[in-house]
Amino acid sequence: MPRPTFFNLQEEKQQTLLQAAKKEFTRVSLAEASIANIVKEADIPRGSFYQYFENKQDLYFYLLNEHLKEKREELITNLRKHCGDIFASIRDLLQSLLTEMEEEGTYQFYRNVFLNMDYRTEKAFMNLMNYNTLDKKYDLIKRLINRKSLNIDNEEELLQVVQIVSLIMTDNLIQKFGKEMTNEEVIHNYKTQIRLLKKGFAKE
Amino acid sequence: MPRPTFFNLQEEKQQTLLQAAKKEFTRVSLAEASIANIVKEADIPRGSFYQYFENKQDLYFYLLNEHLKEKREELITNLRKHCGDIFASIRDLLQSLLTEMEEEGTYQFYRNVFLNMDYRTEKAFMNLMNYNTLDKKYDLIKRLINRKSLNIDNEEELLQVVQIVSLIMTDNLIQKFGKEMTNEEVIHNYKTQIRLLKKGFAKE
DNA sequence: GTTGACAAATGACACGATGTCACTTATACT
DNA sequence: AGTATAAGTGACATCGTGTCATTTGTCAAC
Repeated sequence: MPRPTFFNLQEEKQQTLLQAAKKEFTRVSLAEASIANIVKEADIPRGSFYQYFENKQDLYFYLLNEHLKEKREELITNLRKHCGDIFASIRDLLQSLLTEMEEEGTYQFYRNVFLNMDYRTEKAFMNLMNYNTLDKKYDLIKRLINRKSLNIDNEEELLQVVQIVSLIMTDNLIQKFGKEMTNEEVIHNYKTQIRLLKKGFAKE
Repeated sequence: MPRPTFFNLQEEKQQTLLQAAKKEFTRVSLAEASIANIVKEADIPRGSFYQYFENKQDLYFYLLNEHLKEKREELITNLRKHCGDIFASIRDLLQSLLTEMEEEGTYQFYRNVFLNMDYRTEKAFMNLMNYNTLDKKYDLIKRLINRKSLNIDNEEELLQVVQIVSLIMTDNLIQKFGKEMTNEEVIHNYKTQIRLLKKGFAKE
């Protein structure tokens, strides 16, 4: 997380810095990004950067999580709209991400994110399913998902189902960039995979 | 891939270099690893390193793929043993990886691999399912998997099933290191997930 | 055995990146 | 105004990468 100093900055300066960071992380991946470029673009001295953030990673994950906050809200909306249908809700979220990526800059940004997704990044995406407000941790899953239509016997199985569906969404996005697939191909794959998951892999 | 110069080296020198590399990649992740340490440990000049490999990544992925070659053979054995049962075969492979990791050094090496798994690394693991001999590409899946017991209608679905099962194996390993799970917990999760996959997520 | 051409080895170096720190400037409170 | 505390600043120490001019080794042909 950014240091308190960052949040003490006036909103405008914060935004300038975040914009500069996004520009750099759109150009190249986290590993290749350089703080020099970011501070140059934002027109702040190098020393200041370290007043605001611990390091490059700190800024990167803050930026990513801010992005994902919106997606989390969207997922909640989807779950309400689809009466707790987790498959349709995540399908719509995937579709929304894909649409967002039709814009050149956003495409490159996400490309850099997904092709270099380590554990910490994966966790950020998986946490789409968890909703933190204040100190309490509301579990989206338990509150909104319709379990009636799911073939599960207990909480553990519910958690695993959610884990697998999230995993598949994430993997489809990684595949998109890795194999340069069109949005239609991605959605097609997701649908095929979900159909298989629903009907079960074993015959009979 | 290493440059031809590397393969022209006498076997012993190749091994020394690979051992030094493995030591470094066991100490830290690919991103943090330094060529300086590797050449120091292997006692070769820096310039020589670049005669043998394009860069750090080149060496890393060569090393990783050499490791995975053995695992690929093991998977084939498993498929034969389990009469083409993909779920049991991958379960045994996972178990074998977990057992291998009980050794301190191996644990750290894989920890660095899995917690920093980008697209290229994921692909290396997914390619466990593909078998390259000479110029021909044999598809393990099509040759050895028993499709009779699988609830699939065409080639595409078969491919997706394999994709998902591999993905789940890989994710379980990432989770192991991310959440510091015991081998028993990992296997338990895998089994729960496979049980769910087999019976299907949708009720009725 | 000498020569010449080509492959390999070598390490100094240019370049660029990170994180720190001593110092300056701003802010706020008495 | 005076002082304590927070923020701003940029030069610098340190480390890492990849290159390149130069040296060394190999081997076939004469």
